[in-house]
Amino acid sequence: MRITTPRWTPGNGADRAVALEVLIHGPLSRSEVARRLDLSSASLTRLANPLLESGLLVEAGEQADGRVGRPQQLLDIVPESRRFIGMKLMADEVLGVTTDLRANVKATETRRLTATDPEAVVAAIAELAKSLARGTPDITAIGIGVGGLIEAHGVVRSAPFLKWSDVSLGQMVEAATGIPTIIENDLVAFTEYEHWFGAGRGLDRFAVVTLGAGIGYGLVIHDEIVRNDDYGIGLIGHWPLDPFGPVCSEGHRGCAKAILTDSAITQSVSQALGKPLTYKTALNLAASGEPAARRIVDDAGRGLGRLLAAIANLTMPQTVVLGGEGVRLAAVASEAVDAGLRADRDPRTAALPLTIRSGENIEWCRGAAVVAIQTFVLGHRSDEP
Amino acid sequence: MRITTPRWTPGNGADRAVALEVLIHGPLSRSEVARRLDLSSASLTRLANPLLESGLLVEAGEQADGRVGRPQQLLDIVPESRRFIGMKLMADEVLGVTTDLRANVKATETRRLTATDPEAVVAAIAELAKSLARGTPDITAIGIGVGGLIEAHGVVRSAPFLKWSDVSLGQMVEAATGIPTIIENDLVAFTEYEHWFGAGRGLDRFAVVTLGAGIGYGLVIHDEIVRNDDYGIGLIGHWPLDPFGPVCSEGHRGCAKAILTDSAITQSVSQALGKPLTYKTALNLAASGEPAARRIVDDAGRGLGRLLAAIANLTMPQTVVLGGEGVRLAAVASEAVDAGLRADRDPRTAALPLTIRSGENIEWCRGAAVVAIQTFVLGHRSDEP
DNA sequence: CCTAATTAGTTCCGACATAAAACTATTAGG
DNA sequence: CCTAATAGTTTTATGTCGGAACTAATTAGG
Repeated sequence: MRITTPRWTPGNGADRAVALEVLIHGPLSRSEVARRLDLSSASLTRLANPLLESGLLVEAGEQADGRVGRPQQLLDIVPESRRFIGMKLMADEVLGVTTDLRANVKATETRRLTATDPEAVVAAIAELAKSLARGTPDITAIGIGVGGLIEAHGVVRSAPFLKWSDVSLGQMVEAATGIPTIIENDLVAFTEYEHWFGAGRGLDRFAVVTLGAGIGYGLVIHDEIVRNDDYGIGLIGHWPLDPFGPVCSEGHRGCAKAILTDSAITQSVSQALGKPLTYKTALNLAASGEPAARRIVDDAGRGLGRLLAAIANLTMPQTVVLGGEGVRLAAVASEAVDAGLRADRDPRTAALPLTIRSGENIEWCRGAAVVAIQTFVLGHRSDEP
Repeated sequence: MRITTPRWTPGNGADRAVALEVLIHGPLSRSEVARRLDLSSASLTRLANPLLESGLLVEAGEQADGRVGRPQQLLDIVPESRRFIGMKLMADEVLGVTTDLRANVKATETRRLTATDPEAVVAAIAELAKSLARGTPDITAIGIGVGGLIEAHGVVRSAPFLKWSDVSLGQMVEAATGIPTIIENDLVAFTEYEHWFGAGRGLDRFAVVTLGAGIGYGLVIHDEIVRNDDYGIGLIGHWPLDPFGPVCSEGHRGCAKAILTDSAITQSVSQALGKPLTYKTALNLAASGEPAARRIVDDAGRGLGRLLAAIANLTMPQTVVLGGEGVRLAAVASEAVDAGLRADRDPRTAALPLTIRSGENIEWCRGAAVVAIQTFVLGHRSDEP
């Protein structure tokens, strides 16, 4: 039995477009929405009223700008009207959050995984979902981000970090929780958060790069995420960044994995200083000026800059968002990042604005929640067009 | 005074969508068009009839497949119903073609440029247009591809090869010829040909790389060309491809310009063999197995492969089209191209289909004609949304 | 304080595009 | 020849849209 996602708006298209515009672009007046959607003001009256009556939209005060004429009545959604769960599935734990319609995090919880077989993981997910659902209004949908190849209908084709292949995770979680569940690649989820509610909101083109155990990449062009069948394999992990850099486990010299990942940096600095260190300590040493750590971290920063230059040259993004648990590298080595970025770009090109995220793990969960929100709001699962 | 482009279809949107679908995707039955555009068969009857009456569409026979049921009546446009001119503006000559509505080339002519000041160039363009227009039906519009930064309204902001900046080329040509004229970046034009009538027809994502005096790059994602304000500067000319390669004029070691351009290859082979050669001879020597030429050309091929890998990794294209006057490199060094492509891609990714064009200069003109066709068919200039 | 100008939003109504339903047309296959 | 299947047309009802005329609420300026 398939648990179906409830639909947001009753209508066909235009009313949904109005609701979507207000959801994503915040409180907007009817006239502003009309302009954005290329509709008449008459149409906006017609479309907004049922949405107001249904309680999805509210009038949220007046626009207090000093222009002449009747002031605008701002329309806004009621973000609290719906709750979603977003989860990030990792090798040894599941992290979950509840959010509202705008992906604002309301609560956070985790469950450790004692085993990685699908049944045990689903049990942990269901328990976490049940616990998160306590004390909040009904959960509309669950989104789960998984690193790996995700197929339509919630099937995990391949997730090496769990040693999974062809697991119907979506169906299993729906069966265990009774709540509609969307499974999505973790980077797609992260990118969709930025797309709808983050640094990419309202932009036509942007890219996402995450640093951590691996190097992640996401791309939105023409206001739509770019993906192919290979998405989730790891497109840029073995990107060559430094012809004289260290060698990765698969024999690539100076590839992204060999110089940009947490473990690569930690290992290089530990080796240089002759003692085991954590990633955090390695970056602290570099920040405080320890020469060997500084050099290794700067090399990594330069590599990151060159990766960003490649992305900028080939995809022409309006901004790039940097995230992931290892993102502090971008701050500690920001000058090296800039240097690498400039080295591989034409000096006449416009500067590339960067947005640096905190690197906290709940950012992945928020992304997963956005995938659930999108499914609900758009009326169809993102993997089923 | 502004010369306006005539409009293709009288209607508002749906009829244009039908005409466009038939133009691009060849003869289609009403039912097929209805499926593609998500319309009812009733709507298709309604929409197709005026287009048939206006002479833009014709019924082009029946679909002779052995299925049960009434056979499909194929709709097709009459490509001969309109003529366009496409031109490629080069440093010392202008190359022009006439085409039909599907960008099939009907005639070709050139004019040498004796000077590069705008007035002299416009005079040559007008003369060429007049000559091309003789003996064909009325020209609907002219498209001109120019290497450099092109602004809206036919203004060439910067075209170094002519030493131009801020030239209102479109207006000048319209004034001289009386024919609506569209100015576009040459790579955008080349890419739009592939998009509508070439290897990218019907695809969601593809890239274009041209080899020659410079290295060109074009990208279509989600069925729309990707461009930003910097488009035309040369995004990938100084891309680093070989850390041990030769140095370009601006001091980059092993950049695309230093190893992939015609002149770089010609120069390297000439130097290695101690005698001046042409590009063609250099490639011939490599093809016939001359060791030094073979090595240089293979290095270039490997560099090209790595460039293609970068594009594939970051933009996930369904195919890449290779063109430009130096494109024979891709054929002569095809094994090296494959090797470079494999080296920088995850082995699990699907193979990247390549389309290799002939490299003739009229391919650029055909692209320029497509820009004119698009302006006419879509009812607005591509640079004026 | 009063009026004109301006902008926001509503109501009413006609224009038009759409699809559903019932129809005709043309084929394959028994 | 009859039936099923598919293509395409005609008729008609529905619903969405925007234009026009309206009300509402404000500022600017005398």
